[in-house]
Amino acid sequence: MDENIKIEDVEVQSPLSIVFMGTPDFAVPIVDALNEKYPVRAVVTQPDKKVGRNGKIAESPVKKWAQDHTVLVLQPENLKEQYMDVITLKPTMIVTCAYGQLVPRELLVYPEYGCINVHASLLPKLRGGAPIHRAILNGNTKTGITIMHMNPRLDEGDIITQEEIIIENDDTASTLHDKLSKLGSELLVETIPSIVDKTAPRIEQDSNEATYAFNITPDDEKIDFTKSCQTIYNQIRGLNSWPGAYALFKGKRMKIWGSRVSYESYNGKLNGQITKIHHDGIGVKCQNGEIIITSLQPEGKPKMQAIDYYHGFQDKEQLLHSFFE
RNA sequence: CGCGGAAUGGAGCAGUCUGGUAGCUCGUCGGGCUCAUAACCCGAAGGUCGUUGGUUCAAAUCCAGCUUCCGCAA
Repeated sequence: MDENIKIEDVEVQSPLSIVFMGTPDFAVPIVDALNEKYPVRAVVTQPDKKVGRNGKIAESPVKKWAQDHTVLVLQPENLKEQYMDVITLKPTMIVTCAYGQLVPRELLVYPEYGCINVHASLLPKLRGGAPIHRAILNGNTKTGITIMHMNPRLDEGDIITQEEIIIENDDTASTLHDKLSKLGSELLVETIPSIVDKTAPRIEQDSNEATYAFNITPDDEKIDFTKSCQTIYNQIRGLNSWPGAYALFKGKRMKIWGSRVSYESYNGKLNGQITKIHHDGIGVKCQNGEIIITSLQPEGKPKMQAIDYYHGFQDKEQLLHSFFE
């Protein structure tokens, strides 16, 4: 028994030559956990791009991780045309997680143990680029991690294993992101042995059940106060800490970072109008109650408590008649 | 050189245009009222106004440089 395990361990580890493909923060704990047990030969990540105010160049979090661990970094502009560099490494397994480019067919068929993807939803639900945000925006109460084989179509490959996680009512995209990232790294490491010894299941996705998690667009960020307070609450936490929900206030953009709901009705008020100042925030009328903004950020200012914003206001009487739109 | 906003006691702001040693809403500390308070009343502490230099009798305020923070765009 013991001997068998030892033999398997040797066989599990030695033939694996893993190339990891990923880009954002979400992928860092994944590649890190993977690398602990199964050394990663190289990472493939999105090219450095200009970002921020002064055209500064930003390196992807996965690239930074790789540099810290002296792992080879590849940054093809277009993987579809530049996949030969990966083939040269003779990977026996490719693991991807939020890489940002489709993996071409030529690579999908190359590794002996296949191309494995870690996706932050319970596929076939929430296929696409923003599964964490969309899960909260949709008001879902559970989501999870899927480990899957890849095929040429995005997030449509056969499922190997899944694990559920509860979305708490006070989870934000940020907290859920961290939970899923951790869960994903654990599940991946647990699953790899069964992939290597070819006992891993392949469960075809039921495309009739599929839903899609499209990337967040500016339209998703603007708050509509004719909607229900629960919807707005989900929007605010679902876009925290990136990119943030916003409303227009006095003609300027006001990011809303934190809120709570209240079902108190204010009959004389219109949607978007300030209802009252609470001890912890500013109430705003919406469809079926009020959304109490607890944390916000005016243009050009740092994030602050809504109540502090109120304290700094000169004409507090006039504020009570103001609108968010 | 992508566009723009900002730096003033612990927090959020006003004052800057029209130079004359700083004010508001809170918080903190002390005292009072109250069964009680995220309520009210009285009092106190706390700031070399981001930094460097310039103009001036005098600079938070005008001029120049620097640093840091942030919104948009990509």
